[in-house]
This record gives sequence, structure tokens and C-alpha cells, in this order.
Amino acid sequence: MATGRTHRPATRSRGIPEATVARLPLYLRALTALSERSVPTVSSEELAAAAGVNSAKLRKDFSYLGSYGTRGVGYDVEYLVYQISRELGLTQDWPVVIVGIGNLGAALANYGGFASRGFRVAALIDADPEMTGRQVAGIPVRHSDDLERIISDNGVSIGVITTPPGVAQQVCERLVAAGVTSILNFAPTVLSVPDGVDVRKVDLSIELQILAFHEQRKAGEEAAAHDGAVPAPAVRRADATDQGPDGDVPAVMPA
Amino acid sequence: MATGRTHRPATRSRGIPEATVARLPLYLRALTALSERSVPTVSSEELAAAAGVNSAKLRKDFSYLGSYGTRGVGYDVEYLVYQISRELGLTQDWPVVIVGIGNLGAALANYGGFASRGFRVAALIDADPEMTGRQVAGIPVRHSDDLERIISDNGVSIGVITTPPGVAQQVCERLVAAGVTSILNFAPTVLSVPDGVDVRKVDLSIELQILAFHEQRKAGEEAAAHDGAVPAPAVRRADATDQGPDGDVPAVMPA
DNA sequence: CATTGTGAATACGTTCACAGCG
DNA sequence: CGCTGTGAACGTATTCACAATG
Repeated sequence: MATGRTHRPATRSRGIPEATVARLPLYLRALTALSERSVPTVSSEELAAAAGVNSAKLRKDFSYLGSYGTRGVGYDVEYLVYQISRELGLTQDWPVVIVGIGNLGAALANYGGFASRGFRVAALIDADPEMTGRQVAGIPVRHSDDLERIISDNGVSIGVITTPPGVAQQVCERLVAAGVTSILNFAPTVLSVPDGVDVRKVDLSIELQILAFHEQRKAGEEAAAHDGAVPAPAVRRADATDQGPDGDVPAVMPA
Repeated sequence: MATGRTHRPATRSRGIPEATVARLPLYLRALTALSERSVPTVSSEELAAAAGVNSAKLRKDFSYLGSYGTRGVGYDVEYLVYQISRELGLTQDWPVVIVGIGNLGAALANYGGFASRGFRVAALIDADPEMTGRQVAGIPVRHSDDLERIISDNGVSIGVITTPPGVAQQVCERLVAAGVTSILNFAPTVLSVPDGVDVRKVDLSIELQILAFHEQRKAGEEAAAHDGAVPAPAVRRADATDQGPDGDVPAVMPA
């Protein structure tokens, strides 16, 4: 669920497994909440419950970072907040650009979760001259002609793509050429990037489709309709006779 | 990366592995694009490239669905579109509600990817009386007092939460009590749900944090700073002497 | 004979269960 | 004594490589 292409060997990043990295922000959020309530220490059991994982997993995860706990006591909240922040690289400031200021881009610009964790929206960029000059979330929208300049002037290495799918690859290429090496892609497109560039994607319709799959399964459970469970070891039929309703082919994601 | 809590045994869903389910929408999208270009058949190699995975994985994935290919030829595009759609439950209509019509909720309401794949936005719901009566994406916003009625009148089983984190759990409970059994959560909160309810979450700031982690690693690569690579088999140090800058503790995600 | 479908091999991730330790 | 830290066991996912086959 990470790099769109050009996989690096995945778990090579100084030993910390990808799965663990993906959970660190979760722990960090739970710890930050505890920190605000001035809770001094927390056990793996409590923290795991707050983060929605099990405690063995949490302890294993922390063991990759080092031995930051105290046996018989638990973890020092403040210390752990710092260690995880540092591990994630959040003790430094990350300027990001958001390209494509439609509904979603505007939502992201307004999203408080960015600013509060080391991320600073350096610029909003859009191709529409109508948008240029307007402000979104107090940040002026700049024209995409200036993309390269904005990237280099601000030392931006992380870009967020919220454009329509048709232009996402092209925007991606310009970002990369200008020096961006990490991309968060919201457009429903597979991006091709050179080696050394990381892409993560967030795909709203995919998430819903996964839910639909499980939902369907639940529904079929009590009723166990017609073609419910296929006999496991039998050869599955491949006849095209039960094609159902019709061959309707909806339009491609319109953005 | 799926259910917030109350994990069902994960891969128990009639043999199809979770990892495969998560990729089916990707294949479906690639196939739909081919279908629109009237491409009749496609090889695992070509389709894999279009979906951004490798061909062995794709073939393995398809093998869980059945033997839908033809050796020496490839896969029939239309047929495969239908089979995957059916497997994902997209041949039926899924009414969904979106609760919390802020920037993000509005963005989702406008998102074309929903309507085009079996999902129908049955209602937009917000707690703010100011919003009620207004229209977003041509759909009237209704007040959250009517939540239960809306759910049951429309037979909604999938809910999308785009509220501020403070009310997400409470909204979740009302949705579940009213009959919703699948939830897509955009609020940065761990939701507790009873058994039988699926939760998937999309967390924007987590994705950025994961990118920052890798970005940081890249930066440290050429310079190989002070505590670069820890000697693998050696005991990792746990001394608190290298705490760095200071113990700054940033604020919690403000929404 | 190009391409699928799949066992076998490998890599990765999670959970168990308990020794080690403050 | 309670809780961490971690080897060992287990389960899941990916990749390899090739026999089966339209």
C-alpha cells in the first residue's frame, strides 16, 4: 500500500519494518493525548488500547526503536513522544505543496493535522487562473507556472497531488523534476516515478469498495444465497453464461 | 490498516486473502480503462503494469477468484470486469451517508468516484443548523437529528465519518445503533465498534508522517550523520544522553 | 508456444509465552 | 511483583519457477 512503483527493498530502512513505521504515528497520537493530560507514564497495555492495537505488537514495535521502557513501570510519555517524533523525522519542519485546489485540496489546506506535526503548507498550486490570487485557509493560491520556482525556493521535498486523474502523472513529473522526492497522491491513478522517489496513495473509492466486499459477505452469511460458497477443491466454473444484468461499464473516475 | 478494533480473524472471508481484496479495486480500475478503449483481452503482464503490481502477484490474486484466463492468450477484459465487480459486491447499489459536511465531507460528496461504482450518496448529514437545508453537490444537507430515520428509510449499511474527532465516536455509535455495519472513518480517532462492524480509516496526517520517515532516511543516507546505522547484532543503546535539541512536545491533532 | 495457474520457497508480520529486570 | 523485551512458533503475503494447456 505504499510506493506506486519502483519498490525499494521495502523493509531496508535501517531495520525498522514498514508495518511498524505505519503504526508509529498512531502511537504518537495516543501519546500526545496522554501528554496533554499530563499523564507521566503508560504501560504497553494501556497505550495499546488507546492506539487500537494489541500490547505484544506495540512492545515489539518499540523494541525496534530501542529499549525506552522501564520494567515493572511502563514508558515515560514525554520521552517516548520525543523518540517517536525524532524517528519519524517530525522534529524538523517539512514544507509541502498541495497541487490541485479543488474541494479536496481545499480540505487538506484547512486540515489542522498537517500544521500541528511538523508539516507546513508552503504553497497551494492550481492551474486555473481563476483560482490564482484567491486565498484558501489563509494561503494564497499560486499558478502552476510557478511550480518549479516554488519548490526550489522553499526547499520542498514532499508534494501532495489532488488534481484530476488526467493531469496527475504530468504534475508528478514536474514535481519530481523540480526536486520533490516524496508524493502523497489522492488522484485515482498509478503514478510512475523514478527510483528514489516514494509515492503513497490515498484512494477514497478503493476504501469503499473494500468495505462493500465485506458488507456483501456479511449479507450472504445468514441467507447463503445461490452461489454462496464455492466448493473449495472443485474446479471453479468459467462459463460466461451467468453474466447477469448486462455489461454496463461505468465511466472512469471523474475526479 | 483495516478494522479499528474487534478484528475478525482477518483472512477468513471465504478464502480470498485481505491483501488480494485490497488490490481488486486497482485491477478493476485498470480493466475499466481498457474496456473503454475497447481492448478485448489483456495479459497478466500488461494488466499488472497498468495496475502497478507485478504479474505473478496478479495471477495469484486472480487464481483465488477462479480460472478466468486463457493460457497463451490472457484475460477477457469485459468478463473480468464483471467477475471482479461481482466479487466486490459492486453489481448492487450501496447507499451511503456522509456525516460531517465540512471541507472534507463536501469534497467527498463531490467526488465522482463514488457514484460511478455502485455507491450512491443517500444523504449528507451535519449537526450545524446553518448547514441544514443547504445543498452540497446537489444533495440537501440534513440535520443529524434525523440520522436514525435516514439510515433506516434508505437501508444504509455504509457510513462515512468526516466529523471533527471529538464527536466521531458518538456519531459512530449512533450509526451502528441505527443499522450501519461498515464505516469509513476520516476522523483521526480510534473508533470502538461491536463485533460484526467493519471500520476502515483514512488518516491524512499519518500518510504524511510515513513519507517524512522515508524522506528523513534519504537525507541521512549521503551524509550518514552521527547515529546512522546501528550495528545489527549488537545490543541497542538505551542511554538517554543523546536526547538532542530539547523535549519539545507539539500540540495534538486539532482536526 | 505464449501465457496461465500453482506448488514450493522465501520473506514478512503477528502472536505467544516467558526469561529478565527495575 | 509487574511489566518490558524478545526468542520461538505461527500465520500471511510475495516471489519464483515451471508444468499444464488452449
